[in-house]
Amino acid sequence: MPVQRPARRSPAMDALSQDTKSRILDAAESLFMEHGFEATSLRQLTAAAGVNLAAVNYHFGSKEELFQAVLTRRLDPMNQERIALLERYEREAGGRQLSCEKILSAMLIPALRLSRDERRGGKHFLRVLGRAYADPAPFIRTFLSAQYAEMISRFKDAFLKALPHLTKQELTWRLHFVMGALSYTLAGTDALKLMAQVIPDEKDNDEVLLERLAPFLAAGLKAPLGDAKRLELAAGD
Amino acid sequence: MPVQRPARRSPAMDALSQDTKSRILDAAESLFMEHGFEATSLRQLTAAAGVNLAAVNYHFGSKEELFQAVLTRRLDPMNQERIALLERYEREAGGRQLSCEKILSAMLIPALRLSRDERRGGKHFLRVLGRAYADPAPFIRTFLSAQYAEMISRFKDAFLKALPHLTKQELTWRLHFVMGALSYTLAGTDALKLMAQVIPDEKDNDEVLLERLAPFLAAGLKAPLGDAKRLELAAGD
DNA sequence: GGATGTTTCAAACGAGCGTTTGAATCGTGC
DNA sequence: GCACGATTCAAACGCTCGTTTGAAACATCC
Repeated sequence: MPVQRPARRSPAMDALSQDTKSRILDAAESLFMEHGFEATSLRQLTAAAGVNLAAVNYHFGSKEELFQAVLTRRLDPMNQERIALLERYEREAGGRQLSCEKILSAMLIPALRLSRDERRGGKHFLRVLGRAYADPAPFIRTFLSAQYAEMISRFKDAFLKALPHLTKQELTWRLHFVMGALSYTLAGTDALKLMAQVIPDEKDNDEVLLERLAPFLAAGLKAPLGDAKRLELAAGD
Repeated sequence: MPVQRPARRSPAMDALSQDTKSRILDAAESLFMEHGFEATSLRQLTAAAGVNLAAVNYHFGSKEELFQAVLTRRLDPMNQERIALLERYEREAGGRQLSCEKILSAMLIPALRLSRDERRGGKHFLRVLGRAYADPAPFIRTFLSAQYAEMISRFKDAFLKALPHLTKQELTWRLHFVMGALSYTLAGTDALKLMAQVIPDEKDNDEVLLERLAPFLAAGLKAPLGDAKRLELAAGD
């Protein structure tokens, strides 16, 4: 019988296998973005990473655990950064109320920074994340819920104070919409082709994207409560 | 050699195979929603539909063509309905300018009607659609682009007149955000669990959803142009 | 420089995949 | 009641999948 799956790593491991692990993670990030989780095989993944086929199971345990590792590597730090930025804004504001835009910035800026940082996977990771939002696989859903729980609840409190005309429930909906627009736009430059008209040069697209998204979302969040019967269905046949 | 794949159907076919085809489409709609395209096998699909394994390839040609058929069956009529509704609003308004909310209604109401109609798959289909938006597979992307081209361009014209302060380019972005929020929210009641707080009873969830989404999106569309440097990245480390 | 534990490797495992086949069955018109 | 095309069916095809195996290679410390 061979060596057991490593329960905990020895001190000797890092220098060497760090490289293998990172290469797997990088290749996975890129291929999961390009083809999605199910459509990416471990054979093409390990070939792209230049490692042995068995390396994924050895280092991560399974393909699913690899996917979670791909997400955790970037998502956890990004969400921590979001919370830290929000808290810094609150500190800087002294007792004064933060504006809705400012709170929104604390959500968007860390994502924007990540998308600009080639060393951290740049656009690749955010596309993977956007896709993961829409994936029904339970191991993805429960994982994402856990990863987001703290960040979302922290921001919900902040928005609740900045938008006193909203009920807790209405805000939950609107934050849901915010996450939707955010993840969808981050998920796909390719999806942009849904719109016939292509977006011109404009320095870097991903930067411009979030700068345009921010006013849109801020206005949506600040919108007055709808009177719940604006949509008249009876109008039709 | 057996019968060739049917290039065009004979008149005799409908009464019998309509049933088989529909049962396949219904099962596919349901399973694609639950597990996604890649993760649904033809074996579980045909078993759920109560038809023979070979039936999918016989009636649709391939698994990919089945997926496109699942989308077309609902999406094409829905987009036609959107255009028709928009044109009716324009007729009813005489020469007067349509409000942003009214145009938005023409987009949302047909989706809402579909989601309420159990005979047309109800929520199932819209979840499949929401997932398809985020799928990178080329056969899905090109198919959706083609399906949406007419509808999007028609609505872009309408919004452009209703929102004269927006450039064509800015509007393209904002319509992109609208589609994002829409598809994301339609894609997943399950994804709602990303937010810690669950939404209470409130008659039917999918209805309420779009009624809350409408004011949010209208406000976003009407937002003044941002000054493109609201997000200060330098602020950090 | 032998012992020990970690990492890589080529090969194989069993299972499941989408698709194809050719015969059986069905429904209809003559 | 037979012929013929449309449809169903059980079986198989060839292939790829995620994972496991056990030996080889490597690093580290005494």
